[in-house]
Parts: sequence; C-alpha cells; structure tokens
Amino acid sequence: MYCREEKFLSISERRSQPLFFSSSTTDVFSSLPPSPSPRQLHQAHAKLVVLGHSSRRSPVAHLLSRCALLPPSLLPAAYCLSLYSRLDRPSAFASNNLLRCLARGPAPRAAVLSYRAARLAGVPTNNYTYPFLLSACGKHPPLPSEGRQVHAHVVKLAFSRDLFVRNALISFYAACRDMGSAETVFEERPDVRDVVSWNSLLVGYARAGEIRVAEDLFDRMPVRDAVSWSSLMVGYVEKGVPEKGLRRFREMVERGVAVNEAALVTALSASAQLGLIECGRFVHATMERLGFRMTLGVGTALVDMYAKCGCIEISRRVFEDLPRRDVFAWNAMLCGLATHGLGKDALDLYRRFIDGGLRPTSVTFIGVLNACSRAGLVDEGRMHFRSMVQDYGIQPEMEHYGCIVDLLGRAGLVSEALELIEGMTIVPDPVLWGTLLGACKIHGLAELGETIGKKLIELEPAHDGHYVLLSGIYAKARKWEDVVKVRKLMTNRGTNKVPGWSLIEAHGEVHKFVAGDREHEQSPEIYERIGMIESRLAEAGYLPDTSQVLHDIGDEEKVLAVKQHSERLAIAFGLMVIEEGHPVRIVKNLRVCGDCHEFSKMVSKVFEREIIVRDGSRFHHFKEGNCSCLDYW
DNA sequence: GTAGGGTTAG
Repeated sequence: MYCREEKFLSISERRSQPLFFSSSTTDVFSSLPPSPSPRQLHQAHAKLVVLGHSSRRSPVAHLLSRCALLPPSLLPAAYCLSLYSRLDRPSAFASNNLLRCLARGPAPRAAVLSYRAARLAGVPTNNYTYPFLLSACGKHPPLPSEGRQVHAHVVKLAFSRDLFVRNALISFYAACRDMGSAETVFEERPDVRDVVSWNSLLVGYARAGEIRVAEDLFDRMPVRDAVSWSSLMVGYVEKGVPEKGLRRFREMVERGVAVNEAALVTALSASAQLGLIECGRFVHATMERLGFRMTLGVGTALVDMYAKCGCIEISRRVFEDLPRRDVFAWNAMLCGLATHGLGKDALDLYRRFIDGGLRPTSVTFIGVLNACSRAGLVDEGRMHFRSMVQDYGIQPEMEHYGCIVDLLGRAGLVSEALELIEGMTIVPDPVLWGTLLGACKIHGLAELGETIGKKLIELEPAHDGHYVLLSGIYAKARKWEDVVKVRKLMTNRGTNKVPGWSLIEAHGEVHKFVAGDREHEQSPEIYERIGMIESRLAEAGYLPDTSQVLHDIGDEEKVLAVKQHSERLAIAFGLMVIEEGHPVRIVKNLRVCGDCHEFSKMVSKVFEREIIVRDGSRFHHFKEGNCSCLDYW
C-alpha cells in the first residue's frame, strides 16, 4: 500500500511529503512475513529510516527482536549492533534483543561486552536479560568466568527467583561441564523447577558421558517431554552405545511420545553409525507414518544414514528431493559419494554447489579431497587443496592433510607426501603418520616404512595397529626375523589387539561375528558353507594370499587364520540367509585384508552376488569380480 | 519478548 501510493508521487512531491505520512510503524512490521529474510528486514529498516523512526526505541527494538529470530547463519550481528547504536537511551527490551542477537551470532562473547557497556551506560536490565546473556556464556567454547560473574549479578539484583533465569544458569553450568554447580542451582530451589530444569541437568550429564546419572535423572523426572527422551538418546550415542539410543527411540515411539526432530536426527545418526540399514529404514518409516514433515535437519540425517548404510542411490534420491539444501546437506552428500568411491560424481556435485553460490566449509573440502583421492585425481586434489586456502581462506586441518597424504600415497608419491607432512604448520598426529605408513606398505617401501613405523610405535606404544602395520611391511619384504621381533615387542608391551568383528543384518536381527567365531548357533553350517565357497572359488582359480597374515606361523595355519576372518563368516552367512538378488551388506570395524578383499571379489563373480562392505574408513562394492575401491584402500 | 535437544568429517 505504502509503495503503491509512492509510485504516483513525483520527486518534488515526495520531498514535500511529511516523513511520517504513514503515521504508524505498525504498518512496517505488519507487512513482514512470519519469518522474514535479512533482505526483508533491511527493507523494514529502510522504511523506518524514511519515516524518521530509525532512532526511536520501540520500533528499533522491535526490528532487533525480528533479527534475533533469524537462523544463526543469516544473523547479521554487526548490523544489529549498528541498529542499536542509534538509540540514545536504550530500553531493557532493546538491549535484551541485542543480547539475544549477539548470543546466537558467531561471536557470543560480544553479548558479554555489550552487557558490560549497557550496565555502565545505566541501561536497565530485567529478568529477560539473563537467559540471553547466560546462553551466550554457555555457547561453544563456554565462557565460565564471565558466566559466574553474571550469576553474581543475578543474585545481587534479585533475579534468582525467576524460573527462566534459574534454568539458564543450570544450562550454563552444564555447558561448562561444571555439574556440581549445575546441581547446586537445581537443588537450591526445588519449588522453582520445571521440565526444562530437569532436561538441562540431564543434558549436562549426558554430554559429560555420565550416562548412568542421566538415566537415573530420567527415571526420577516427574514429567518427561520429547526433549528429555532425545537428550537421553544423545547421551547414549555420544557414549558410543548407539544401539541403546535406538532402543530408547523405539520405546519413545511405542509409548506415543510426540517424536521431535532431534529424536529423529539422533536415531538416524545412531543407525548411520552402526551401519544398520534396517534400523535406519525403521526410523524413516516411522517418520513417514507419523506424517512428520521433511526438514533440513532430518533430510541431512537421512542422506547421511543411507550413505553410511551402503545405499548411496537412495541417499542421492533423498538429497535431490530435498526442498531446500544448506551446506550441511551438501556436505553430507559430498562425503557420502566420496566414501563410496564415487569421486567423479562427488566432484560434479561440488561444481553444482559452487555454481549455486554457496560457500564451502572445511568439511566440504574433506569431501572434495577425499573424492580426489578415491578417484586418483592427483592434480585436481592439489588444486582444490590450494583453492581451499587461497580462495576460501580455510586453513587446512589434520583431516585435510590426511586426505592429501592419502591422495599422494595412493598415487605412489610418498616422498611428496612426506615433504608435505614435514612442512606442516600444525604438529602431525599419529593418524597422519599411519596414513603414510599404509602407503609405504602398499608400495613396498620397506625402508621408509620401517622409519615411520618405529617412530609411530615410539609415539603410541600402546596402539597395536602400528605394530601390525610394521610387521606387515616386514612380512611383505619377507624379513621374517623382524616380523617376529615386532610381534614379540607387541606381546611384551601388552598392547591389546582390537578384535575384528563384522555385522550383518538379516530379517530384523543383527548377527555379529569375530574371527574364528564358533558362537553363532548356525556355526557348523557357516563353516561348511565356507568350505563349499572355497572349493567353488578354487575351481575358478582363486589362490589365497597369506602375505598379509601377520602371524609368525606356518603357511597352513596362515591360510586357516585368513579363512576365519570375521567378514568371511559374515559373507558365508549372508549367502545362506539373504534372498537371491539382494546384496549382502556387511559392516566391519577394521580394514579389509588383501586376501579377504580378493575373496569377496571372487565371491561376487562366482556366486553372482553383490557384496557391500563398510570397513573402518570406506565402502567396498564388490560386483562381478571387481571392487569400487579399484583395489586401493 | 525468555530457558533445554539434533545433522556434515575422523
């Protein structure tokens, strides 16, 4: 309406119009949609300027309150500060809304500084001030000493009876991992408590890894809501027991608790971690059954879950069907394609992402570099590594170096990789040296491998993987005495060899196998099946390669040790119980050994069955005698 | 006009 009127006015007429011709500012705000974009807020601001209201307390505070609701990525903290700075005598409302903007913005510490300035300028505070301020102090990384000072103000200014303030205090202490203080605030006033108080404490314990305490709180809660359930689930997932989180999700659904986005995302993340597609499908189906509308968060978690459960095509479809995509969604898809060895597709996706005008993050480059590595695109990888720093100002982190070392190592450029490591600005971690050591083993560089292996053992003497890799390098060079020496060293030092296991899902049940396992109730049939598979493979000309069996034992025993690797048991079981035409999906914790890799390729050919293995770091799609990793992993 | 939960990588 305002604009239409203006169209008919000449410039001179416009000048002659009183600035307040649209007498109220309510029009400016009532024309805004429920969730305005930054651009629409700027337009509202422009209207206030035209109306001559840009220094008036109430409309500016109103505008700030709308800014504070923007998603954090769009929150213009500097702009909010400039809006606020136009005010002569800011109200508590205006100041609170500035605090709210700053607390949600990229630099929450600014909220503390702004509060200090407001106190000095005599701006009044009220009970709304402290929740915003304490939330700023509890953001990552937390500001413990600032928050404690705020707590002192709360007490001094007599706001400590306020439920919202108390809850914000509990959350703040929980974020600082100071559960003692969180508990004190919680216990101090049992009459000023609600479900949020309980949840805040619960989250604190869950994040601190004190899952038993969290469970106990959960059981004692007088009222539980969806946040209570999802917070407990997060605790399990963070504690490394995603299966318990999934169990809670099922329980939550069975009890008819209204499922929320966080519960869905956490349950999907748990399924993704476990690689259990049937669990993931259950969560997806539950979501659809309940008519939960697709959100960015759930969409991203679905893309990630399907990718991590080996269903990269479904993952792609979910991604393409998303109504909106943010950088998290793109990153999930990109990284998914890369771990599946679809390097070319990942790079095409990255192109689309950049052409769409989005800004990559450091995780985006982990995906891109990984993709280059998997596709063997050395020059392209080097180019993106440079572009990351030069075009986007992202400093390489350990993971980026990891991808590049992997890329160079795979291409046999081990000395270039070594040079890169030596020139790093951050101290290379053992994982990085381990990546290089892996490259030495693959390319048979015994001397360099020996140096790095010894160095690694020195760095992490309790880590069995280093001894295993080094003895593998010796074994490949047929230096048997050294193999024995390293193995003895390993035993003497009492390192615990991480036992290898493989999981396979069949008809709603999860079956777990460890090497040489005879626990499974169908063990006799499984071993019989392995024998049968082997004779079929032998007819097809397959010879076991025992060079990677890192035992100082005789050849015959070596063959036996390889034969009983956990994924073989899982594959044999899979061939027994998974219907024909369906792929056999296996999840294992360690990397696949060379012989099992060869074995899987042959099985996929001879038995015309697709086998999808998720190992410790990537996927192997075995089909018609080939593997998607192109035999480098 | 307030406080509590989740997603990408390794």
